[in-house]
Amino acid sequence: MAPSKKPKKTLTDKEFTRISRALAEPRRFQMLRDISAGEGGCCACVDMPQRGDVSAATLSHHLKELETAGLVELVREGKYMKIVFERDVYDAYVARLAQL
Amino acid sequence: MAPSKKPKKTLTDKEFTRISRALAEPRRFQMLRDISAGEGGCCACVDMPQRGDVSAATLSHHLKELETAGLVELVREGKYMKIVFERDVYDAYVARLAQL
DNA sequence: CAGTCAGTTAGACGTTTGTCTAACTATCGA
DNA sequence: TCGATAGTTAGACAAACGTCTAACTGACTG
Repeated sequence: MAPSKKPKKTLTDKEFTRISRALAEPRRFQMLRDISAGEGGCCACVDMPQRGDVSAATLSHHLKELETAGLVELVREGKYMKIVFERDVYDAYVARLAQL
Repeated sequence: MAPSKKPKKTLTDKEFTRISRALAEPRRFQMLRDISAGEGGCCACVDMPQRGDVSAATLSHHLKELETAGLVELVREGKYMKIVFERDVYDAYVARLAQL
């Protein structure tokens, strides 16, 4: 079968809450915005526009938070980190919000 | 001029963040869900399904948080409180999320 | 008016969260 | 192999948050 797409139609309540919390931090939302803007996967904490504002540790922490929420996938790529936006998860979240 | 509708197309960053935070608390989101379900304006802290779970004070606090975020309007109606869901604000929020 | 019922305010308390520094791991290039 | 660069982990700390109880305000009702 085609391995192309995970449907991920529905989020559990726990996932939903995690995403809400992840998005509730302005810096994190901004990061996600930047990530989603970079087409095939944005690269590296250090290259993120926010850098300079916060320490690498903080950035790393936020990134992990986004990952835990499932909004992002972090892929080690040699020395750097590839950050992949999980649009299906995000869309599922927005869709659920829109239901209300 | 017609006083019927506030357009409220755009949210400031501050408003956006406030709403995100308001929604990030599961109890609060559930409250909003209940409120939006009750057609012409849900009535009273005490009548909310959540009652029993949390104290009146906590409920009041959450309600005010929703109000501060602009998601809800609280109208004193004699002894009771009418809670009006501000759908235009909510929709503006979701729309902004969807833009990403 | 006195009592009751709906909701708010104030203050306290423990938990979670965002941030930092410092020390660590891992990868690449000279 | 050594040093630099990218990122993580651990631990500390202050600020924000959710919750409670207790005391208050305000409105209806006997």
